[in-house]
Amino acid sequence: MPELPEVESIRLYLEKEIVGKRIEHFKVMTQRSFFGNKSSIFGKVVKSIRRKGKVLHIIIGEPDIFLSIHLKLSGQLLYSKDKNDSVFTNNIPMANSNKMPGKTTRIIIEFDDDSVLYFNDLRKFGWIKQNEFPIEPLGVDILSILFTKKYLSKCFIKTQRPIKTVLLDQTIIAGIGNIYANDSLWLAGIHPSVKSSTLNNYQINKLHNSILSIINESLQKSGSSAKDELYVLPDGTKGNYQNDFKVYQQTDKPCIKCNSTIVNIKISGRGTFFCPKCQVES
DNA sequence: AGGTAGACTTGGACGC
DNA sequence: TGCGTCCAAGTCTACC
Repeated sequence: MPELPEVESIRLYLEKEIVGKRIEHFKVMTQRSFFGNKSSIFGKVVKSIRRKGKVLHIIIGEPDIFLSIHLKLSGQLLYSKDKNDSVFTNNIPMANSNKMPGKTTRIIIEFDDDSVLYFNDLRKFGWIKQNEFPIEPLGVDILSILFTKKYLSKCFIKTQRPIKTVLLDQTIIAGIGNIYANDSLWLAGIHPSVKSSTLNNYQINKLHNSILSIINESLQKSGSSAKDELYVLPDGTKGNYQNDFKVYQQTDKPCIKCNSTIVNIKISGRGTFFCPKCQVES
């Protein structure tokens, strides 16, 4: 499930491959996956690739047009140098094949050098939105200089919701999903059910450091591609952070810090994993 | 108005 | 085997 490290890994890849290329065709295979006006896309040159939170922006111009992309649960962006022979070294998850386009291909963007970008999305929750401004979450991006301890402190005091739920709120912090919310809280030694407003300064500092540490660790490993997840880089290869999950999907396994058994509960309807010894609710 | 439950979608895992 | 039911995810909408 693409969160900040996965989307940023895709951004870094695409930045090297498609900036400067002209869009020749923009094919929408599944109508519900696209919002906006196709006609303003043809013939435009890719100027830059940006990201905020889990949303990726392909900026084309002139004047600036934003193709904002949200992969939601099952989106994939796959890049091939040859639109007529798009073969990948790995089998693409859920496509049951290493050739594109596939049955989950929703949108195809073809460039002037015959290279191509496929937007795949099994569950059709994801989208590409064309607009004159970026469609993106309100919250502060974790890799932004605005993501400070002070900012967290200001946000956390305002709400009685469980801290885990607040971490997932994209209007506050942009980029954290279920994997990194769970693992960050584990590293900070904070119980996911703790009410946000009750965290003390020491805990907020620790959580701030933990979020940055976990996000950067995953980014270095090009994100995570767990067994039941569809995330791959644009060349079809997997990320590596799934081999280093701290508590996420580690139910009944020993905590790597204290050997206690990792527990799985639900908070606000979402699967939540934690170590009952390292993360005490007090 | 703050907070939460439900809807959306799909394949896989599970129980009978 | 084969059916039905439940589950996971992120975000938006609806409602208390």
